[in-house]
Amino acid sequence: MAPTQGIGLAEVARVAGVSVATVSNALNRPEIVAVATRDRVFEAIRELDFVPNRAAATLRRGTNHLIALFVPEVANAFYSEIVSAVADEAARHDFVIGLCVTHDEPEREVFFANSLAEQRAAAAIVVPITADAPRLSQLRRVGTRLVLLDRIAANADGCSVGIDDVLGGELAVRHLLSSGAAAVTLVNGPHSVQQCADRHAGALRALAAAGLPASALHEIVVDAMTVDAGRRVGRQLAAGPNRPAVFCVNDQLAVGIIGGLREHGVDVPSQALVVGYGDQSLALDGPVPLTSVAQPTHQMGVEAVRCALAEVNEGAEHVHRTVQLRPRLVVRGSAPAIPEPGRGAPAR
Amino acid sequence: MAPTQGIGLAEVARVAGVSVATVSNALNRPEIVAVATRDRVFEAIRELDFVPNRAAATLRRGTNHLIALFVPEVANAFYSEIVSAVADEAARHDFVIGLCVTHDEPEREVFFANSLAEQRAAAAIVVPITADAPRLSQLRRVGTRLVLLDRIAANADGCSVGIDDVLGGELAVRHLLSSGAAAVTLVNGPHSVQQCADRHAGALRALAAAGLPASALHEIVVDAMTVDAGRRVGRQLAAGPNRPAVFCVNDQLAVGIIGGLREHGVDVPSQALVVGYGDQSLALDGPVPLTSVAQPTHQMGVEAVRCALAEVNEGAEHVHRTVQLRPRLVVRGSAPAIPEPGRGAPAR
DNA sequence: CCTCGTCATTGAATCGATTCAGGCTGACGA
DNA sequence: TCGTCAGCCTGAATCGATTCAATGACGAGG
Repeated sequence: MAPTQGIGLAEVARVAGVSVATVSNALNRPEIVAVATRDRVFEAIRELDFVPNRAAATLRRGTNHLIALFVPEVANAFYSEIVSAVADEAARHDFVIGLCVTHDEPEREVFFANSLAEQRAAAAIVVPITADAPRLSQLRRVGTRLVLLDRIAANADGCSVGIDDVLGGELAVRHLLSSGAAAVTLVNGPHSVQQCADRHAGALRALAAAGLPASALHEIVVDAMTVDAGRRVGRQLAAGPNRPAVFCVNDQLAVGIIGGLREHGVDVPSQALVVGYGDQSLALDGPVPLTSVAQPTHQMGVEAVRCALAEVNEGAEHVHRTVQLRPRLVVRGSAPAIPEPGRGAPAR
Repeated sequence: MAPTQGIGLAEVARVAGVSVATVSNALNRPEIVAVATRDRVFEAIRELDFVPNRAAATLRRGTNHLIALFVPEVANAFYSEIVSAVADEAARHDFVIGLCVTHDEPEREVFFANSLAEQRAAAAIVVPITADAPRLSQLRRVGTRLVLLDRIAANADGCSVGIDDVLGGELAVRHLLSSGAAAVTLVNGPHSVQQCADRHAGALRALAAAGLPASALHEIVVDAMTVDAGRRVGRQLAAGPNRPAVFCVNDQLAVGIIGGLREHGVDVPSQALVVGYGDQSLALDGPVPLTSVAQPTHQMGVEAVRCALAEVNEGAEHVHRTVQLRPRLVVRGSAPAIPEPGRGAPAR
């Protein structure tokens, strides 16, 4: 133990024949150190296998090279893609990321806020449980900058990055309409979930733009947004009016619906159109590849880190921004681009 | 800024009318502080909204309340379940987790090893790129304890937690045999992947136990272990001998294979049996629920944290252990428990 | 030859919690 | 009354990197 204990700047300085201040400078502001000296220092560092102690730097500077990341879940494609992107982008800038999985439980949010405040995290990228995130005050107190993700509110004291879900809903429904549908069925979750409400709003906007009344949207609200729930809705739709055009608030539901329809001999896309949301991998796994609204999760993560670093680096003159990313429709077999030959012309 | 700067033990001590040493003791060894004093201290802490500075403690103690977690990917059900479990268990013990996504790239492993060594992580839970993980030496140097996950080697200097993949393979094939199959098709990835080799070995063991020759195992090695690759194999199998019994090395392949078989009118389970591996959510998403080998990912994560904490707390007298977790067969429609009525008696 | 400016380097204070060797107090037994 | 002891508390050193004012060296310009 003892031998490896305590190799600090001091030891490096001794070996390189310079002062600790110079070693520190060589590490942090190489440009102000003479080349020869710098080389000698790095030589010594290598020779001693010196690993700087970030705790000392954090203590002195008051801020750690650490970004907290708060997400409700990890075992969920949407969030895990974000986590992945954030992790990569943070690493590119030499920041460690401290992962906080809140399970949407406020106590956990508070708990992690505390832990990461103790660590003096430089910034926190947060998918907040409630929009204003009052539980993060501990972080604010120690100077941690906040970036809100996905669930955007009027975030007076920080940047935020989100996705335009209204646009996503609009894209989906616009596509269905342009494929000849005269009415659309929206299979949605509860409107208390912002995303669900937004996508519904987008659907209405698309109808309005096409000159159709709001009554052309039939909304079915399910409690669980799973494949199985989708399957049940699919069976139900199979018994309903002909040639439904269905927009599902996520891919699970969409895949289930296609399954339910097929069970009853309703083919997709020739006898029904289905559009999902999320463009998750299961969109490609079913018998019919799913047309779906892709969310720029990777871009979100990257953008969030950029904001966080901007907050950290620019200091007082930093101007907060709100980044709104645009989803994109990925057209596949379940609702192809060109109206099916067998399908009639747009009704009316 | 200035007002919130610098609320340390000293300030708390002043307000509570005690020394900093006492405040520190109240926080870390409450039992040695008189109750009245302790109350006064906590009162002051609350009043001042004091957030201890973990950097100072880390500096002094030489170790941080931080566990590094190295995984190859996050956007992958197997790993994200582990990450989730580790994150939860670590939080229960008041440790922050530092997430390192290596993408199986050695440079990243080295890079993160460095970053987390600088942070003086107390322990690292690592899914190593190569078994012996020589790239983690920086961590060892600063006293970070290592726990190897999933890819176990003779890990002389640490605990390890893994899954018995041989048993997993055996369970799957034993099930197929007990359902009347006289031969089994294994759809596998390259044997250079340890898991693939192990599951193959398990398959052979099951055959041997049933008194069947190794030639009763037909192995098909695919390069990509995706749903799509599975679909291709399924089509191929549909053209082959009757009533195949297929064991797939993951659920993606299994789902694809069922799809491919059905395209050609081969029904599952009446005309073919399929067992997957991993028991991921997509096992339930297809038209036929998948029989699959479930991996105790959650337990793995929990166990890994327990090992890590044991390493950290027990110090010198700690005895390393190797935990081998047992997978479990989850029987569903694609290979049901009772031989299908339509199926013949076990051949020979 | 002197002065001044530039560039490289250094000494020493500082960040805040931990820790340990004492110091003080009051109770109790002798 | 005094000694002893347990229980509680404190002073001060310590961890290692950062930072800034200050020093020194050296060359150019006068």
